[in-house]
Amino acid sequence: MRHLVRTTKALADESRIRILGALRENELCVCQLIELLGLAPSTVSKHLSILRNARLIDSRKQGRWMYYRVAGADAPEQIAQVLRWVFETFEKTEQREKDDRRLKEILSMDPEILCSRQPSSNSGDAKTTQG
Amino acid sequence: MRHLVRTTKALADESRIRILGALRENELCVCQLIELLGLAPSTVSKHLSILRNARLIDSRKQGRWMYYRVAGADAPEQIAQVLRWVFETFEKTEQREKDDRRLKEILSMDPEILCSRQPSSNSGDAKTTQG
DNA sequence: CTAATAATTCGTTAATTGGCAAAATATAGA
DNA sequence: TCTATATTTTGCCAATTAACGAATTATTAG
Repeated sequence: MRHLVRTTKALADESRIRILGALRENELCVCQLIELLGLAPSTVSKHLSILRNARLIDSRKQGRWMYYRVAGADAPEQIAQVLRWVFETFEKTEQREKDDRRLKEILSMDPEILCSRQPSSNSGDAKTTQG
Repeated sequence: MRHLVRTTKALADESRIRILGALRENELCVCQLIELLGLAPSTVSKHLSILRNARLIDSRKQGRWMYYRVAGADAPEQIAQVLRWVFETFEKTEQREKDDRRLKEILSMDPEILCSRQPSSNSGDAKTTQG
């Protein structure tokens, strides 16, 4: 029961639904999600920890960046099932269209430029989800 | 999006999950749910209105009693899908076993006796959900 | 009509939650 | 080591929410 309620509470917030929608087809780093949602880094981080606690997303650390993705094949069927529902339902919303367009822009930028306009000494590596 | 969030918020509460679980196989009146949950009538009524606003349950008035049931065949597939998930997930919890046992007791009482220990002038009519 | 009663609405309170900024943590690069 | 920076944690405030009791509404019985 605790698990079930943790899951439903994690889903009971618009920003978190949008995060799941954005992660559906892309592994994203926190700064990309910050850009998409227009929220403070600490706020986005909190949302991500709630989603991760509910086992709805997984994370992977690479250097200074933290990459998040939707829970994969290792996730229990219970989680996979509710994720399918979320995706199918969110799919039909206007918000998802907006987020999709914005996400395309965000993905077309180099993450390094997006995150902090770092002087980009050599941008030839660590490409993530582009092309 | 508003619909989606209204649905997830409605599901983000233990009492409301338990109500859905109880209604899964029985149409119940408010006083039966009050007895099951051990909450104040006003609290249970509020939970029911939240579930109904989210279209997860339907209601039917019969005399002084209000009967609630899970949204049926007329419900959009989106609702049916998330209800299936809730039922399958709640099914496996201990809470559901407890509620199931308690519900059996509650259903074995006359609703009239349950609701207010009415002196039962003639209890020979208005039987509802009793074999 | 009047009394009784099932349920809902209203008003209040305590707990939870979402938001931000600032501090802390962890990593990369000089 | 020291600086820069991506993320998380902490502390605080405002908004939301779950809970209750009291008042209200709707219905039945007399």
